[in-house]
Amino acid sequence: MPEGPSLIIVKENISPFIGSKIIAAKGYADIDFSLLEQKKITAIETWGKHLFICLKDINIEIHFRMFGSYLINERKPKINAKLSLQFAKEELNFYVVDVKLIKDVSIYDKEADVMSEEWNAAKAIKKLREIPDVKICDALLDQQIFSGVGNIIKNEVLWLVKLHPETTIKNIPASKLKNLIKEVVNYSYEFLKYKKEGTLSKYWKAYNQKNCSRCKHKIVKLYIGKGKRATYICENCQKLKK
DNA sequence: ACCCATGTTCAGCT
DNA sequence: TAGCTGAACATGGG
Repeated sequence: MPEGPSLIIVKENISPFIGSKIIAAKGYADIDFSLLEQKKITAIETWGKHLFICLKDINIEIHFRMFGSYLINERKPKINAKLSLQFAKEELNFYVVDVKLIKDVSIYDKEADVMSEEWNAAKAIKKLREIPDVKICDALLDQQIFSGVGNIIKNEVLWLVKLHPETTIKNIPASKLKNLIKEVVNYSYEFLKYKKEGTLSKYWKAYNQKNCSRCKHKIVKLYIGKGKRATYICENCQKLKK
């Protein structure tokens, strides 16, 4: 479910609720549900992997983490909703998500969101240059720099630009870094397109793959970087250069 | 049945 | 104190 492009789909799917009034709000989220009741949804927004359901004076922030899901006018038979919004005739249910109420959505910098029209590539490069010793695999997952990028996008983009995940930022030439950032955004939109088609996994070049489609070399799976996340590389195409 | 996963935070340790 | 590790969250697919 996660990664930025998937959140764009969520936003599109629940946008028809803009203008609808919440009649009742319930669930096991640790929030004051009464703050949501009798309020109209004014906007649906996203920031990276975060979803915002905006109301007058208050916003619901939802993060799907690894296993989060949602249903429109349907309920899961076995598990309770963390948050359930009841409208006159419809309902919106969220499962296994983090829910928070926040006053102001603008604390999130849209210029750091790879799926935003306000995405600012120059700003991302500036942030990267400030952390020269950080490995690129970790920087790509840094939500303050690349909000919305997850482990799949990380793996695919590193393969596309033939960069070893453990390359430190200071060892990446300017032109390569620029290209990398371009590919992050480009692949994220490809991800969105494929996800909508239901064909995402068909287009993976590194993530979960056995062989490199460029050179036929074996793809290896490593657990590297700060979070020891699964990282797939072609050792032939993505050699570590100092 | 078992293992793994598109994520993140936090407790507890060195 | 900083940095690392593992747990926790809890579901679903292969």
